Amino acid sequence: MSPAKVPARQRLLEAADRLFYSEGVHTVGIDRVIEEAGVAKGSLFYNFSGKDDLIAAYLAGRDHRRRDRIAKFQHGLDDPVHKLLAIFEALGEAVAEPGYKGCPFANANAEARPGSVESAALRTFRDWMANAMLSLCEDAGYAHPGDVSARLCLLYDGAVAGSNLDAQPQAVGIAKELATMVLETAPRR
Amino acid sequence: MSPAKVPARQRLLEAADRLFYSEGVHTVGIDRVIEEAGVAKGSLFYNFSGKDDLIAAYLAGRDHRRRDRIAKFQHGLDDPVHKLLAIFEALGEAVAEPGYKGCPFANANAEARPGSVESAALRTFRDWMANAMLSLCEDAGYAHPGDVSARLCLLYDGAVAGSNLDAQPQAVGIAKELATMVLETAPRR
DNA sequence: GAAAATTTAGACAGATCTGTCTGATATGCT
DNA sequence: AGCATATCAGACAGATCTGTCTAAATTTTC
Repeated sequence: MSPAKVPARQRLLEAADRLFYSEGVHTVGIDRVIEEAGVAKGSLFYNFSGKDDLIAAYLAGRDHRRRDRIAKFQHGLDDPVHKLLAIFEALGEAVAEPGYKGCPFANANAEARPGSVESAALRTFRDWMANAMLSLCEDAGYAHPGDVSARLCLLYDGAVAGSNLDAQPQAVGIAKELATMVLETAPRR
Repeated sequence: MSPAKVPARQRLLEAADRLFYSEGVHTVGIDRVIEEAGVAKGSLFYNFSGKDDLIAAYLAGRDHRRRDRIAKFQHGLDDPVHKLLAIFEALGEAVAEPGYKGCPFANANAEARPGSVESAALRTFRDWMANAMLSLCEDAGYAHPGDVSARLCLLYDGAVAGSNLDAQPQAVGIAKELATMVLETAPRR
């Protein structure tokens, strides 16, 4: 029967995702990861070039899943304003998951050396998000799309921080409400 | 003559402040701190019980200076609404300093174990800030002071994140502008 | 079924980090 | 002067962490 044997690489990624996100990429050593994954140490270095590579893969997975989640909430919507608000709804789903600990990229970057894989992953995600918001604001026909998207980004970040640092359950709702106000009052071309 | 010999404890705190803030409390070892401070290793353990104690002292200093800075910007103001906005002006001064890297408490906490000195310091500061904003909102006579202060806190956090993660120089200005809007439109008792 | 790819268990090297200890020396107080 | 306090320089112990290596077993692929 053998219950569908999961490859070592996947088990490592799942364990790394749990441990790195909940306790930090620095505080968790590879010994804990391989123990949680139930995998031999050699398999880690067979599948990844080292711990940095595993960290990069963990962050890439987070990046991918976050984009997927946002796409899911935007699916079927036409109005760019609705698509912008859907980003906040996606965040609402994320912070409601048990063990939410804030932005994995910001957390990993908080104690990372410049030029590390952590800071590269942070840049990738932040730039993608800023760009996504900006082009939706352009599509919506705002007179100053950069100003509007900067406000939305600030509200998004504030909601992440409040949900994480204060376990404030209303934070996302507040951010979405303020975002709605911004989107309704900003001048259009 | 001897140029006013600075005690080892103070030099250690100054070096720890620079290194811990710019590179992280985990990534910087005590050897780097004592080297930067120009102090013998024994002096560190003579003045502090261990690295955790040094970290706690570093965070306590940051806490103290932040409260001082806010008090400085609030000095002479009577109107609680002006005092609330002064918090954002204080943040504007902080993010303009070279080497700004975001909230030292959030950064240190990002990779800290629960129950650590880092998370205790984070809680102390967050609770103080939330309380300060709340009581000012009460003084201002808002019908729902908790709602108003939650919005201001979110804007504050968003400005910190944008200034740090994106080096967005306008973030604090945007937050203050949105805070003004919140304070002007919120219903008063 | 043979060859290639993957996984295992664990010992080991090498680096790093916190903290201790010793013994000499500086400084400050009275 | 004398005594407690503070500092210095550096060796050392003990823990931890990343990464390597070996040799065998298992799984996949063709």
